[in-house]
Amino acid sequence: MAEVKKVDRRIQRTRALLRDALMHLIIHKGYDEITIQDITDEANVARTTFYLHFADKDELLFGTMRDIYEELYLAVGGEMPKSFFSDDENDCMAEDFIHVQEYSAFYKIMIGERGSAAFLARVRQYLAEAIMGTTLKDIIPEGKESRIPVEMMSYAMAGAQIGVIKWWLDNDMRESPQKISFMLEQLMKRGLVWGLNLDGDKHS
Amino acid sequence: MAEVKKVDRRIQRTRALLRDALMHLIIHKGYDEITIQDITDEANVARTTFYLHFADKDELLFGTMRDIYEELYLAVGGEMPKSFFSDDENDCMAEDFIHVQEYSAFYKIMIGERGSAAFLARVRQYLAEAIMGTTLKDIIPEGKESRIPVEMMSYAMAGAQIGVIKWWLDNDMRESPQKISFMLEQLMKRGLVWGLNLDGDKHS
DNA sequence: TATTTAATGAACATTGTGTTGTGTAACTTG
DNA sequence: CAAGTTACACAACACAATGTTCATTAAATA
Repeated sequence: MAEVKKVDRRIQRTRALLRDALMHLIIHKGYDEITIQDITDEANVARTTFYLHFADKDELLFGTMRDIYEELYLAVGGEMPKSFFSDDENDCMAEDFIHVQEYSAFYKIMIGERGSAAFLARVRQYLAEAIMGTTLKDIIPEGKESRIPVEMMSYAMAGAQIGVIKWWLDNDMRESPQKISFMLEQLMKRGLVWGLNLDGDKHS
Repeated sequence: MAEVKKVDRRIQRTRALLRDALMHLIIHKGYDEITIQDITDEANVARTTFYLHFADKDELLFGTMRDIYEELYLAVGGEMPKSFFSDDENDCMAEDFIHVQEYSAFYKIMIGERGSAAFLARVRQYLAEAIMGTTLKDIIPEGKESRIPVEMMSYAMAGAQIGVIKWWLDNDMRESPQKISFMLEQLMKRGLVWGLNLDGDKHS
């Protein structure tokens, strides 16, 4: 079933140009500084054309996000969970860091002072939900009560991941994606083992 | 030595009005939407007056931050560390959450989609440095090599704290500042014990 | 090829920015 | 309290960016 592809070529082309222009400008000017004029100049389309496709800058950004994360989602093979309590080598969190590495210049700006609050908030929520809906769901103990709300831990882990990504990028990604993801995973694991009460009451 | 207080009353008054107006508007419109006009209208001063004190909106925000954190710093009694590996009751991380609670409406916006990337980036860095410079400095093991770079852990912990704050605020602060800070502290502790190699190689 | 439709470019009203200058009111200092 | 200083108000301005309209041109589709 070959997807009905009735999207006009001109539309695809224009949108791609706008996306690329946005990515380029974010890296060079920071998100806030960018004007619609800048984007259309960089993309080499008329300014009015922009409004045929997007209401504002944020809408273009979120469209771009969607494209990027579809790409990431496919890279993970449609599966997000795995790993964590399996000593699997090719764990999926490494995929996250490989993805970040690929778009490092973009993320370096977007997570920093010149980024977008809306973007970061969405990434945080996306990560928290991914952690909660997949990683955690499979390892919640049966009989035992969780010491800490699962949702709270998800947000803590999501925030930790963002913090580590920021640090990693600011240090020019000296560690490999595999190593950095392993370290983060271990940090999280220790917290989770306790939070989910998996260690059999060894500590108070 | 009574601080030479030669700051014109009118200046203090105007700046306070602008600060209050900003805080109020952030809560009601989100940071991005606010214009200088909005601020001066709300503060009931002339628009030109704004530029006598600040170059732009961000400068006012950062000035406001400085005031707020001076207040917080004093609340902690000039000391940031303590706690963590002491089972002290009135630990200092609880002070953070009490502070967040006091300004909850403000933080709820500023950490979310309608907040400011610059603000959040600074808070993250501030937290990371506080954790690294005080909390961690005292508990780094002597002979042992840290399993994970201390800086990286600081950023992970700072991110985790921000994530938890976000979750806590979105859930209308159902837990007390003491309880939430205790839970976060325990989560962090487990990760740190392992990361700093304090547990004597119990796990790989 | 005929038809549809996306993109262009010019024009326009609107809003926000940042600066300048003059007069007034309030504050500080002696 | 009086004299001098200076922060503020107000009006005016040039500039930049937004978001919309409309007729024209060019390109894609069927």
